Amino acid sequence: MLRYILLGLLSYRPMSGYDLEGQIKVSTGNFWHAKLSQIYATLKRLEEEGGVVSHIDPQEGRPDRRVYQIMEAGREELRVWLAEPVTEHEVKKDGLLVKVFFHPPEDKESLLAQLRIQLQLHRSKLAEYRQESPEAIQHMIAEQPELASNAVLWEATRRFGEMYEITYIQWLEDTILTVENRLPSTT
Amino acid sequence: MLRYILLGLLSYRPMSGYDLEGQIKVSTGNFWHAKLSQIYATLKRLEEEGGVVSHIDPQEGRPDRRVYQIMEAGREELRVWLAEPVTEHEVKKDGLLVKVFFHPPEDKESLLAQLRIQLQLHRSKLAEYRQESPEAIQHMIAEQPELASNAVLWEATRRFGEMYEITYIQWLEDTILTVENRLPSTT
DNA sequence: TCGCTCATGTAATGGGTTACATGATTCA
DNA sequence: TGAATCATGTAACCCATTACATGAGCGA
Repeated sequence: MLRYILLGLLSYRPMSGYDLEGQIKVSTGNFWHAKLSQIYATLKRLEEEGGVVSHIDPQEGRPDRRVYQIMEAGREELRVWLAEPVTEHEVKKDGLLVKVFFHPPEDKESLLAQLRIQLQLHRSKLAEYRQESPEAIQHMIAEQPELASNAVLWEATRRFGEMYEITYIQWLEDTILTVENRLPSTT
Repeated sequence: MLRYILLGLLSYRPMSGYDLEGQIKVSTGNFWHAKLSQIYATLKRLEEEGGVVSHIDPQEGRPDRRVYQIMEAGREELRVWLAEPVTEHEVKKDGLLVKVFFHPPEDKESLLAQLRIQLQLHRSKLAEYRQESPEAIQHMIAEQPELASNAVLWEATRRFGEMYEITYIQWLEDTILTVENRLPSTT
């Protein structure tokens, strides 16, 4: 999957591995991310397979950059992948739900403490979707105005994140109430 | 993670690898699942480490079963893990959002077709959360009435799935309208 | 007769994380 | 002075999927 994200971002403009990590953070980062080590390894494989080429961009006072550029073979691979529909329901793994499922019902306070931590995390994530994400989209358009029509779809993925967090927060609030009222008190 | 799910299920009662696969399907399957091969491998490691023990249960006309039982060391490991709060925001990877993000904006119909397929998938998943999942919970309580107070938490995770699917469907409907109206028509 | 359920496992491969290794510049 | 940013990569490991291997019983 990372492979296609790299091809997708390189289809906008040439970039180094380091640049790509930064771009992922402000674009697909909310629904797919990767560590630098994996990005470098995937770029290497992509170049061996002919989807991209790289050249060294010498710099002074800091390490040389290896800048990657997409090739026609890479564009074609991306096009084919994007055209393939997803026909299976994707399971979203969620470690917190595993903890909730198996939590000992008599240990009410420990569970409430965990749900309250989650509430904070998801509230700040929601704020991020409302503040930073729209700015990031504006920034990308400002840098490459020719991508303005892509922004409608970028915005759709941002909106997904926002809706998801609203739902998650709602669920946490509901579940906190349920646990407070429906689980036996040990005190 | 699978490790803790296996410990969690075995804390209810002894089971074989095959049984565990079936249990996962009707319990944590909506937010964490695993293939049989991984279950067998993980049980083997768990036994080597002393969290569980197995014994062979001979059968006629069909293969012998290897039934696993949780040990005190396994219960303790589970207890410790459940008590550790999750303090980082977990990124839910979603391949469909990657496809939406990078979809060529001029290829409107291909995108709409994909979104409509997703709408079907998520609607039938929602129906499942409303019909099969409550039945599965009732079935587990009927088999082990002593777990009735755990069911409050099982129900909370089911409710999460239901809310998630409602949100996903809402987003798909919104996005279909947006794509129809806000992307250029090629016809 | 074909496919499903029951039942166990191993081997190869792929995807991803953590740790290791290096080092200059810049800002608080 | 210490942390963050810029910049690249390798190696070891862990988690998970796919493919392989076996085989009886049962219902459509």
